[in-house]
Amino acid sequence: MHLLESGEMYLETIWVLSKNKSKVRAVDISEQMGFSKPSVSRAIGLLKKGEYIRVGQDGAITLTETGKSVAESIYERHTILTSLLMKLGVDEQTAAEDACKMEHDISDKTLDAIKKFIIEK
Amino acid sequence: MHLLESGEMYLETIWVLSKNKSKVRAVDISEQMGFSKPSVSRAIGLLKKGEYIRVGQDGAITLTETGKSVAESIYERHTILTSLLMKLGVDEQTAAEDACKMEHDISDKTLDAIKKFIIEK
DNA sequence: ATAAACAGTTAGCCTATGCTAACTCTTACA
DNA sequence: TGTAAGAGTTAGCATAGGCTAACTGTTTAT
Repeated sequence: MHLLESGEMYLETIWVLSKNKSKVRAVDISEQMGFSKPSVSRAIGLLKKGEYIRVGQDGAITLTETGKSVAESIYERHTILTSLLMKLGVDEQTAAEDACKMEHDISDKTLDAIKKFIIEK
Repeated sequence: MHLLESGEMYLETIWVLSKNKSKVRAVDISEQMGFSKPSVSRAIGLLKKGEYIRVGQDGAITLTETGKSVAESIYERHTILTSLLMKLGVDEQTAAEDACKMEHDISDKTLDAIKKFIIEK
């Protein structure tokens, strides 16, 4: 199962939520992302089928190893891109918003180059 | 009519093609973008309805002022982003590929910040 | 214990945007 | 002049991913 941008966003959201919550449920994702419950329900079903997440009988959503690695990778891109933009003088909010879109687009090569730039400077 | 990423790509392609060709036709766009003729035909129809382009009786496609300004703006983003990535050490091909996706995502604020960085350095 | 609130799912709609098949229309040429 | 190539359009399919309405099932609280 190939992950598209929306799948990546769901995984990243689960990852971020699970840092602050002991239990992540579909409704939490729904509130966080601003999507309807049915939209989230379907997405959850697909991510489960793709073995990116597991859903407990109590509705607790947890990332599998694969899911976690995707989520961490996207989240890393997010923070690296936000740092880059802020280093270039963009305000934090705009940097985060733009990073949120760009994080799905950049290649590993570009990510590495940005990492080096941020460390060096 | 609100333009999405695909509309922006069509306009940018028309803009780039019209630099090298006296006449841009649907089939040229089709070849350039690798999309089928019907896909291009529909896109052209939508861009025409939105008054981003005009289509002559001979099939010649030209950008309206609005269309040109969108196309130039996207193309500028493309070149600025490519420059940025190459400055960070990314190879030209990868830089261009990544820029092609990012160009639709960045805010004006971010674009300005990148421009300044490129000029200064 | 029953009613309300909460969580999740199902069914089905909509838009965007790719596709193929098959059609029309024009132009070129043997 | 008739056939073929080239360009464009129409019809209709598929997928992705939003949505609402309405259902089910579980908790909570009076």
